Amino acid sequence: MLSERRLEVLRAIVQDYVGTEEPVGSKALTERHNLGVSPATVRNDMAVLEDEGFIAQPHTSAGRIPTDKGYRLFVDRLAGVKPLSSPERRAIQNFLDGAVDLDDVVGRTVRLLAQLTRQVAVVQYPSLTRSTVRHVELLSLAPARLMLVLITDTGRVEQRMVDCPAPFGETSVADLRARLNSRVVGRRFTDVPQLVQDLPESFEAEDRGTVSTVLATLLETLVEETEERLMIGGTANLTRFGHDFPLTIRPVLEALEEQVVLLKLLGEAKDSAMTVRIGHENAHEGLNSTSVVAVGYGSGDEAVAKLGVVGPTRMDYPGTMGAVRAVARYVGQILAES
Amino acid sequence: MLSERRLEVLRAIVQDYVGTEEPVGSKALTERHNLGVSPATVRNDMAVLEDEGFIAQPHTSAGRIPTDKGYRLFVDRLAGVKPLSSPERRAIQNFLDGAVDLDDVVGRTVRLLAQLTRQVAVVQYPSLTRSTVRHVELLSLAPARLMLVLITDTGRVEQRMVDCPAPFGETSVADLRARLNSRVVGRRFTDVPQLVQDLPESFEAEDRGTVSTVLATLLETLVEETEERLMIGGTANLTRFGHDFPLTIRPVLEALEEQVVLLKLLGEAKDSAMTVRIGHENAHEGLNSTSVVAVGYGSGDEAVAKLGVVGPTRMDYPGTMGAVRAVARYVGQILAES
DNA sequence: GGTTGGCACTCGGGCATCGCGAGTGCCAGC
DNA sequence: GCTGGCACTCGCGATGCCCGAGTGCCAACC
Repeated sequence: MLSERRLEVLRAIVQDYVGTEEPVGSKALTERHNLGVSPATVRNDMAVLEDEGFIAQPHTSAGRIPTDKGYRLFVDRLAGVKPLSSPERRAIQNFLDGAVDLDDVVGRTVRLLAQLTRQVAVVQYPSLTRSTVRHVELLSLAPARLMLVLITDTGRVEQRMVDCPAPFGETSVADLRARLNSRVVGRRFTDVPQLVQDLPESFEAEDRGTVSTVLATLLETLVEETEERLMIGGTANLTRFGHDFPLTIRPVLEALEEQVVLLKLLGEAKDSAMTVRIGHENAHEGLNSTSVVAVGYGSGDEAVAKLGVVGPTRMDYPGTMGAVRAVARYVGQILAES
Repeated sequence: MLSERRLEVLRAIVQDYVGTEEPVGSKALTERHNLGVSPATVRNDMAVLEDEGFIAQPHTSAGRIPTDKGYRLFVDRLAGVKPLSSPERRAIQNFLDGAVDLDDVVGRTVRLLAQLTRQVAVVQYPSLTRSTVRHVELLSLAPARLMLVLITDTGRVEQRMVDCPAPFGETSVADLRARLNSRVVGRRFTDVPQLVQDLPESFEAEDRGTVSTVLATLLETLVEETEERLMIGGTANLTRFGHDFPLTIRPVLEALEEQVVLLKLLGEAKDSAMTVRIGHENAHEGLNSTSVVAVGYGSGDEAVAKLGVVGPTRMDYPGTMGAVRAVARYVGQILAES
C-alpha cells in the first residue's frame, strides 16, 4: 500500500506533467509543491512509484511521466471533478438555449464541448432504443405508394417510402394511420413489434398485403435507425497533442472517422455514469494514447445517449470531467423542455 | 507566350512533383520524360518559367516546384480530366446503390470520395432553395398544438412544432392540409410564399390566427433550412500532406470545422461546372496551401448542391477531377431515382 | 526506519563543424 | 537555339562535443 505522501507525490507529478507536458524531476516537484520533504526523499518515493508501475521514465536520466496505471489511480482516488464556474455555467445555458431543432442542439453541444475542454468532442444523437413514439404518419403519394413518417419524443423524424403490393385507398390509409397511432403512440420502440403484430388480421383481405408491408417497413425503420448517429467536432485540437504528430494524430483521426468504433467506445460506458477510459484501456488500437471521458445524458432520468471527449492521456481530468458532466446535464434539460 | 516545349516542361515538373513530393531538377526531368533535349536546355526553359512565375525554387540550388500560378496553367491548359476505370465506376455505383435514405446517400458519398481521392471530401446536402415540395403534412398533437412536416423532392424531411393561438379542430386540420398541399406540391420553395399568401382569408375568422401561424412557421422553415448543411470526411488523409505538419494541418482542420467557410467555398463555384481553386485563390487564409475541386450535382439537369474535395495544392488534378465528376454524376442519378 | 545532503554518473538535446551531392547559371562551341 | 562543361551554391545528414537536468546510491543524521 502506498503511503499518503507517495500518493501526494503522484498527484503532484500528474498535475505538473499535465501542465508542462514535460517529464517532471524531483527537484522541480519540491519547488512547486510544498511537500515538506527534500528532493532526495521524493526521489525515493519516485523509485517506489516506478516499481509499482505508476510512473515511468522516457529514458534514463530524465524526469518521470505518469503511466496509464498512474492516471487511473489519479482519477480514481486523487482527483475530484472540478465544477465549472458560474459564468461558465451561464454561458453553456445561453449557448444551448438558442438551439432550434435537434440537429442544432447536437451541433451546438459538440462545439461547446470542444471549446470548453479544448479537445475533440463526440456527441451521440438521442437513441431511438429508449425513445417512445410520438406519432406515426402515413401519406399517400400515389395509388400504390405510401410515405411512412415516424416522429419520436426526442424530436427525431424518420421517413421511408413504401411500395404497396396493391392500390390502397385514402380511407384505408386514414384507417391504418389511426389504428397504428392508437396502439403505438407513447410506447417504446422495443415494445412496438408485439403491439402491431395482429394488425393485418383486422383488415380486409385485399389490404392485408399492404398493411403487412407498411408494418414491416416500420419495424425495419425502428431496427435500422436504432444504430445511432453521432457528431464530432474540435478535431483541430488534436494538433495540440504533442510535437510528434504524424504518428500520433493519424490513427486518432482514422478512429474518429469510423462511427462504429466511436459508438462502441461510448457504448461501453455504463449507462449514465461517467466513464473514463485511459490509454490502453481503450480497445481500439488507434486510441491507445488517448483517454475518453464519456457520460450519458437524457431528457428524463434515463440516459438516451452518450456524449464525451477524446483527448491525450495527458489531460486535465478534473476539468474535463467537470465540463462533460455539466454539458450533459444542460443538454438533458434542453431535451426535456422541447 | 510560352513555347510548346516549355509548356511540356511545366507539365513534366507538375507531374513529377505531384508524384515524388520533391523539388524536381533538370537532370531528373530529362531522364524520366523523353523531351528530346538536354538538361541544359531544360535549365534554360526552367529559368524562363521561373521568371514568368510558374515555378519557384524553395532555396537556391534546389530543384523547382510549381507555384499556384503554375498549377493554374497546368489545370487550365495542360491537364485533361482523367476518366475513371470501369471497375471503379462499377464500384461507385454499387456502393451508392446501397443507400437507404438521404443521410445515408450523403454519408456514403463522403466516404467514397475521400477513399477515391485520398483527400478530404466535402458534400453539401441537397439545397432546399431549388427543391420542390413533395408534401406538407399537418398533425394534431394536442388541441392547440400542431406538428408541421415538410417533405422535399430530394427526400429531405423537416418538422416544426406549431403552437396555435386557438384550438384547431381535426376537420380544420384536414382542410388546411388539403388546401396547402393542393397549392404547393410540386412547386419551388421560392414560389411558396406568394402561393399561400391569401390562404387565411378563406378560413373562418376563428381559425385565421392559427392558419397564419402555420403559414408563418412554414415560410420560416423554408428560409431557415435554406442555409445548408454539409458533411465532411477523410480528414485522416490530411496527415499525408507533408512532414511539416502542425503548421499546415491546423488551420485546415479549423477551416473545415467552420461550416460557413466551407459553404462559401463550395458556393463560389459556378453552378454545376467544375471549379478548381488553387492555393491563394481560396479566400480563406487557412486554405492557402490547399486546392479545392468542386462541382455541382443534382437530381435533374440543375445542380441542387455541391460536392468536392480539399487537398494539398500538390495533388493529382486530373485524377481528382475525374473522381469528383464521376461521383457527382452518380449521386445525381441516385437522387433522381429515389 | 525514514529523511537528508552529497556526489558521481548517465544520457538526451542543442550547437557547431564538415563533406557530399544535387542542382544551378553561365559560357563557349557547335 | 541547343549542348556540354565547369565553377559555384547551399541544404541536409552525419559527426562530435558540451552542458545540464536528473538519477541512484551512500553515509550521516534524527
